[in-house]
Amino acid sequence: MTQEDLFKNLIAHTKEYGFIFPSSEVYDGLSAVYDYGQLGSELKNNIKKYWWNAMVRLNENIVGIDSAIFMHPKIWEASGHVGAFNDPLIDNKDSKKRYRADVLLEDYIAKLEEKIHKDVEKGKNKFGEAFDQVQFCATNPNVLRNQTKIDACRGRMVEALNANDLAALKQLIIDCEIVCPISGSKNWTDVRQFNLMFSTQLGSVSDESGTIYLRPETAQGIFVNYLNVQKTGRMKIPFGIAQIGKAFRNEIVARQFIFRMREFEQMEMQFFVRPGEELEWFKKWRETRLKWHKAIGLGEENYRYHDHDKLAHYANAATDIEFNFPFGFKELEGIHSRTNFDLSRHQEFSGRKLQYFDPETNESYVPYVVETSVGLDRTVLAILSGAYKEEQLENAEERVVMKIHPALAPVKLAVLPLIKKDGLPELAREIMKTLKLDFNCQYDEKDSIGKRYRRQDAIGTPLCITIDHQSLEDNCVTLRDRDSMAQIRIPIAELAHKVDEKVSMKRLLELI
RNA sequence: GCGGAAAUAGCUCAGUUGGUAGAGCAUCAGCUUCCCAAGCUGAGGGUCGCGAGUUCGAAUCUCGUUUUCCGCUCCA
Repeated sequence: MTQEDLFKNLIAHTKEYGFIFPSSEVYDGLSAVYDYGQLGSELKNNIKKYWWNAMVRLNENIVGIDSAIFMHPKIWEASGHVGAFNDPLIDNKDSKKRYRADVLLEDYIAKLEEKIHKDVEKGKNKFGEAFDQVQFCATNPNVLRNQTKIDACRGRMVEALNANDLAALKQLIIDCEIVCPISGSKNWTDVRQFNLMFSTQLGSVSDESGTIYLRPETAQGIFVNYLNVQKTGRMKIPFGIAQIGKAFRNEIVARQFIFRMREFEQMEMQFFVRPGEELEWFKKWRETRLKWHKAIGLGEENYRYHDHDKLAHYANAATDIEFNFPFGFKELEGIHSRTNFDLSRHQEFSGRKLQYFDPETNESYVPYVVETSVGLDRTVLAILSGAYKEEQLENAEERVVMKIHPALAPVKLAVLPLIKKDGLPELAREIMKTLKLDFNCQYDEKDSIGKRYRRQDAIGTPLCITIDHQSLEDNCVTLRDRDSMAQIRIPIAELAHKVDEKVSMKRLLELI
């Protein structure tokens, strides 16, 4: 079976058993938006708990917050999102290629500059020692013409970009007679604006001043609370602030199931350090975070680092942790050394001092930041795709089993009376009653026992206990393991302990 | 956003030149069943993605539209 088929089967499986549904399905769905069903939300909650415990509970110097999705609009100016994510785009109708309008114009200017440069070189060769570049540029007609074009183009472009005048940008592209590098044609669409941020109105009256954005990342909620947390939590550098929450990006194309959604959830931690020590901490978190992923048990070979060569405007080091999804290795988590960019910018834009007085060095400084940012939905997808197995059994039968780590599995155990009479259901209910306080249990008495085992395999339940006639006499039940399908007989009194041993989150946390 | 393909029951699909919407599995109820699904009986569930048009009559033909998948494109 190809990876593609397997992925299709997985998507169908997650829908069929209640992990993930397309959003608003009765209204034909909503593009690139998905809902978590009864099992998906359990799984997601378990992942959150695993992350939160690993970050906040295991580290004395990391605390968690939960900031609002709505934030002051100036935050997105300070962070660079308003400037950097308003790209004017234009399509060539013949080649079907899309370009950034400003990049097309910059390329055009670069070409003209190249021409001037060539003319200057020619001049140098011609006049030798007597060559005066300033004089040459001021008199040579070719150079003058090109320079005039450059100045005009640049002037109009800056004006149009500042005024957000898309029609003027298009007119400029037409006037400059820019052709598509692929098709060579001038057959352009209108320039359109793609803003990656969703906006809405604060207050019931809509006017320009009330426009606010749904946050495109959770990080800024941490940065603007840096001072609050540091002061009230008496935090000493180095320390971290963690947060799990939703973020929103109006992607042009969002696809590949829950890999790229317009509404998604991040698990982020910003770690504040002394300037100059950031790369050391970057290295440390890079390793720690990979361990966290590998502990989930989807196979170490399915993870790899991808170090960035091209860095974002705020970073001085960046790595992705990639996972081998059914559609190839793709980013699961980003670890970025963000320098003091964010806090400095907020200091500048807010006029508040966002510094730390370091009692060890007697210095005040804006802390440097190392960020770890995992996609929660991507982690769900990694687990679902990594755990989904279509197994061939010895008796030539097939079973679909989700080998989700027991600590993360949505349902921890199923309680199954072998048959639904002779007092077996009653005893099963009694056992269920005590266990459901500690574990997410499912009770099932419908169909043959084998069928019920397969049903539990299909949703990744690590343990099943079966109550038979003998149980009524010796107070023992059968404990059946999902992965090995092996069965052992144990006293009812030992059940809670035995199950806890298997499904406890401790087993995961100890590996980090 | 562009190009290609698809959409019929929860799932997988059938449905003849246009003539009353079907199967298997799943679900539910009852029976059966002493440890790895698909034994018996019965039941529920579909305005065939949605909207127009052609026609006496449309799941079927035409147009539009939505969603999904694949390939481009985009992705601090």
